[in-house]
Order: sequence, then structure tokens, then C-alpha cells
Amino acid sequence: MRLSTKGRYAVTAMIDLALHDEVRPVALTDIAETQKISVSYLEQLFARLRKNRLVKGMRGPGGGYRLARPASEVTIAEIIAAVDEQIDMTRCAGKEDCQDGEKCLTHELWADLSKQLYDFLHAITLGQIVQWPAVQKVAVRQEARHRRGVQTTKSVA
Amino acid sequence: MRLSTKGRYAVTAMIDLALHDEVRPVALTDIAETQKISVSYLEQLFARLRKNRLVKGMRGPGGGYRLARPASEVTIAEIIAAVDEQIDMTRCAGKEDCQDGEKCLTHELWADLSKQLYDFLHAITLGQIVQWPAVQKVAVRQEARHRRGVQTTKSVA
DNA sequence: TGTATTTCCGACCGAATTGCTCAGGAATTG
DNA sequence: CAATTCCTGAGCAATTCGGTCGGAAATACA
Repeated sequence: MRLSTKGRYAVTAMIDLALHDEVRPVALTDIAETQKISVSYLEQLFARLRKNRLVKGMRGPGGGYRLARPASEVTIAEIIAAVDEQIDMTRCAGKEDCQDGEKCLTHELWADLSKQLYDFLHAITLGQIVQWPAVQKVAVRQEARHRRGVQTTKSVA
Repeated sequence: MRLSTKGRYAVTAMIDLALHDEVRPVALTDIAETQKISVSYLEQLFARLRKNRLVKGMRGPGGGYRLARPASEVTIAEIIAAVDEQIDMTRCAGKEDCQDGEKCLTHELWADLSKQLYDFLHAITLGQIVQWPAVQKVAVRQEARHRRGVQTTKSVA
């Protein structure tokens, strides 16, 4: 269980989807704008999210991404694990007896601690988060902006 | 709150200290051996741990590192925060109104989620971890090895 | 049918971080 | 004085982060 800006971007993007789910698909350009990161980078993240069946992509005009499952069934731990795509982590995982023929302290300990962390993040779903007051507040504001048809990017050809 | 191998090394090393505290200082060479990482890298980590008053260094033969406080008063969150030494994280922290004059969704949301994670890790102390069965088991084995004076590294010149 | 939109896909790239090496200085023990 | 161990700093290869570019495939709509 690793945790960096990558996971943060992914989680925030998923919240974005959860907020507008049932309304319309969310295009990556929208997310890129609100999150202030590039579309191409988001594409890489969403490729992994799609591979892990967390989102569904819909092409063409008016297209975008949707949650593949109800928000109440998607957990933070899943999202972070999907984009991290880590392989080994413990350096001695299975391949050799790292210390004296048995598992090392690092192995045992971190497995335990990591599991606790995972369980903690696995208990938090997108459905819960969209209910948080802070999120609700911003969501309403964003939706209002969208309905007004505001274009923050310059509409140059 | 970031979480990578760096934090993992630091936490595991601190556990090592907690296990042998009250007995003797632990030299970095010992930790480097059990964790299979270089002494110099550990020195860098411990420089930060020392700066954050989590450990005390004792020079000279028989020296090493000790916990600066009782194990029951040192939390995982502190350790990780000490070695991460992160600066900004949110890209828009304070310096500008990132969206429409108010804080952005990313900001609000991640602040909340990150705080929950921090609280969770702040509730786990080194004192608790050394009581875990898995840790106890390995600790006894390690201590036995140490008393026998076993040299796991080849004793070549 | 054509055109705009938007997901997909792959290659490549600069900057930061990770983990390490080397070289030496400062304190402490004996 | 000599060995040990912390302490400091410079530098370096590999990886990851976040991004750029160029295009292909699907879809909506005129």
C-alpha cells in the first residue's frame, strides 16, 4: 500500500465521477481543468482504472467516463491499489529466505501494518465521501458553473 | 501524508530500536543488515529522525541510536511525517485561489481524507506494535542470534 | 456522408525522488 | 593513540512522476 500524488489524483477524479454519475459521463478535459493537471496524464490513470473495472469509458461527443459500479461499492483502497500497480514492495517477497530461513521482521511487521491501513481505506467508499459537507458544498458550486455554461478555457480556434 | 518505501524503512528501523531499547543502543550497521539496505541510506533517514527529536544518537564504540521518548509515546504518523518532509502536496496550498475564488474540491476533500489517515496512523504507537505476536516471535529469534554472536555476513577480510 | 468530439494507445522526455557510494570529520571508549 | 560509531556532504544510477506529442478508433450529429 503506497500513497502518493498519483493516488490522490485518482481518488479525486473518482469523486468527480461519483458526483456527476446518474447525470452524465464526465469528460477528462473537465477533470483536467478542475484538477489542474494534463489530460494525457489523466488518460494514463484512467487506463489503469478501466483495466481494474472501476470505470467505463464512453466515446464520442457527450462521452466521458462513468463509474462501473455504484459509488457505495467502490472503496478508496481499490482506487489507490489500481493506479499504484505495485509489484513487490518487500524486496524478499517469497523469492528467498531473507534472514535465517524464516521471514524477516520487516516482512511480518509491514504486512500487518499495511493490512491495517488497507482495511481502513477499504472501509471508506465513494458513496460516503460524496456525503461529506465539504464535498457537497463544492459540488453544488461546480454544478452551477457547469449549467451556466462557463468556459474557463479560452474559446480560441 | 505520503507513504512509500522510505517511510516503511523508517518505521521498521524504529521498531528495531523499540525492541532493543532499555537494553543497548542499536548501531546502524545492525539495522542495515537485518533490513538489507545500505548504512549510508539509513544515515540519511536517521538524520531526519534525529532532527525531529524521535531518536538520540550516541557516538563511540558500543554506541548507536536510542529512542528519544518511550515507545508508547511515539506514533507511526510521526515517523512517516519526519522522513517524508513534504512541502506542499496540494499544489495550490494557500498561494492562490485555485478555482473560483474559493478552495477547490481537491483541496477540501484531500485535506479531510488525509487527516483521517493521519489520525489513524497517529493512534498506533511503537509500544503497541512491539506487543504484536508476529513481532515478538521474530524479536526473540533475533535476540538469540545476537547473544550467540552470530555473524551472518561472511567474515572475510 | 462527413466532421467534431472524445476515448484509447504508444512512444518519448525533463524533473524529482529513491536508494546507494564515497570521502571524510567529530565524538567517544579503552 | 586507535578503534568504533555517529554525522555531514557531494555525487550518481535507476525509477517514478507528471507531462508532451502524434495518432487511431468509436460515436453523435448535421
